[in-house]
Amino acid sequence: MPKVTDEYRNARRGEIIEVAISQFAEHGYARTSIADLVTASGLSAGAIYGNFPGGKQELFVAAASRILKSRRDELAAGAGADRPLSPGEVMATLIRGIRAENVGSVLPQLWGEASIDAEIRTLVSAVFRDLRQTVADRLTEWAAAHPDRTGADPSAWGARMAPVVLSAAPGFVLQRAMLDDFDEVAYIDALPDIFVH
Amino acid sequence: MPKVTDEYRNARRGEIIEVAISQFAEHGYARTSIADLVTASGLSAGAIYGNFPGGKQELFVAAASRILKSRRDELAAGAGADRPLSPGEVMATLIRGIRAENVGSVLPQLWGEASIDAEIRTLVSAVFRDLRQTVADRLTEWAAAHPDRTGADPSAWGARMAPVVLSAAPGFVLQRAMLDDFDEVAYIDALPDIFVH
DNA sequence: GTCTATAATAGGATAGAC
DNA sequence: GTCTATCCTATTATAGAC
Repeated sequence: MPKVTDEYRNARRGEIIEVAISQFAEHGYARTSIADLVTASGLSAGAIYGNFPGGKQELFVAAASRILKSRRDELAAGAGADRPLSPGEVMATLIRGIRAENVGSVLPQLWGEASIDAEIRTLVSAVFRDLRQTVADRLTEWAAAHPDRTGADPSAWGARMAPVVLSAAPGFVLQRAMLDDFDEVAYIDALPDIFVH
Repeated sequence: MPKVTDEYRNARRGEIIEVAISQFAEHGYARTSIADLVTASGLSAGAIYGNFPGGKQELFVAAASRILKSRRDELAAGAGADRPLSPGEVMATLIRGIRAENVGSVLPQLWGEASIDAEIRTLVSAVFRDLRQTVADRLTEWAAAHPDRTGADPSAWGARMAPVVLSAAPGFVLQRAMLDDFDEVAYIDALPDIFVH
């Protein structure tokens, strides 16, 4: 049974994905050719197609999955504080994580592709749903602790507010990518003050 | 003097841009070939290159400018209410405008391109700055009317909060593009409640 | 599984007639 | 200014040796 083979295969795939992400981040998905990946990886076209028969698109999907997966993991890890976090604090935590993992400009490109390509959109939307649900859960906890500010139904309040609160994440990523004078730290610091608290 | 010629030229350019936007929205920028534009417009390759010597990229820039311009115009129009709007109300107004003009999935694609292409980023970032400034101005007005909730320096408060508040716009556009179950109206309704008010 | 070399094609862009 | 026809480059993907 090919146990070693599987490990090797996964390692090689991971290696290629790593290179792909860095190239996509630097030159963009559309402008990165297979030849670029060959050069940057030191491998050959044959090696790449051997591991990713679907070619460039499959590679992009794989790269996207990898990036998005770490987002999910981090989210799961952040759960279970003792005191319910306010909406702004929830987002500050999430965005600090996004900031730490420097995927550069891959996320906006990913969103752009997702709005065209159904397969990529499926990936992205799954993550959006996850994030939204997680945010909603945190907001619900906080709402339960602050009925005076949120009304009688914490769960409904959380579900209603989650999409807006979640928007702070793409807003951060985009403004960081677009604006030279964007102040990342100030953005994160402002979060707890601008949402209800 | 070629007065008629200029009008004609602009009309033709506008016609082509119109077709380009609709094609980009439907099939994506990368996947739209000049041949597609030829087919969809009923014109010829020569006509397109005659009006847009820079080819596909110039066409995308022109399309982006057109879309972004209407965003700016609308912003300017919305100014000058008598009572200062709360942060959430400011964004509700802005997002209703975005929602009305159905540019579909072109904005996420535009952001994706902007994170790669310097010329497009210049366009987009100018609009982001405009929007941010406008939002900051409105927030400052509101802060001046509510020093108890915002502190002693309304202008500083407005500038600090604007980037986060502004994030609701890309958040809306993205979630609408990605999520089948996204509730646009609920999003807009939630805005005035989730930001400080 | 990976390499080298090459086939196959798509797509952007242009030349020249009208 | 616009059309038809065509060129040419860039890039994907594969075939066959090791």
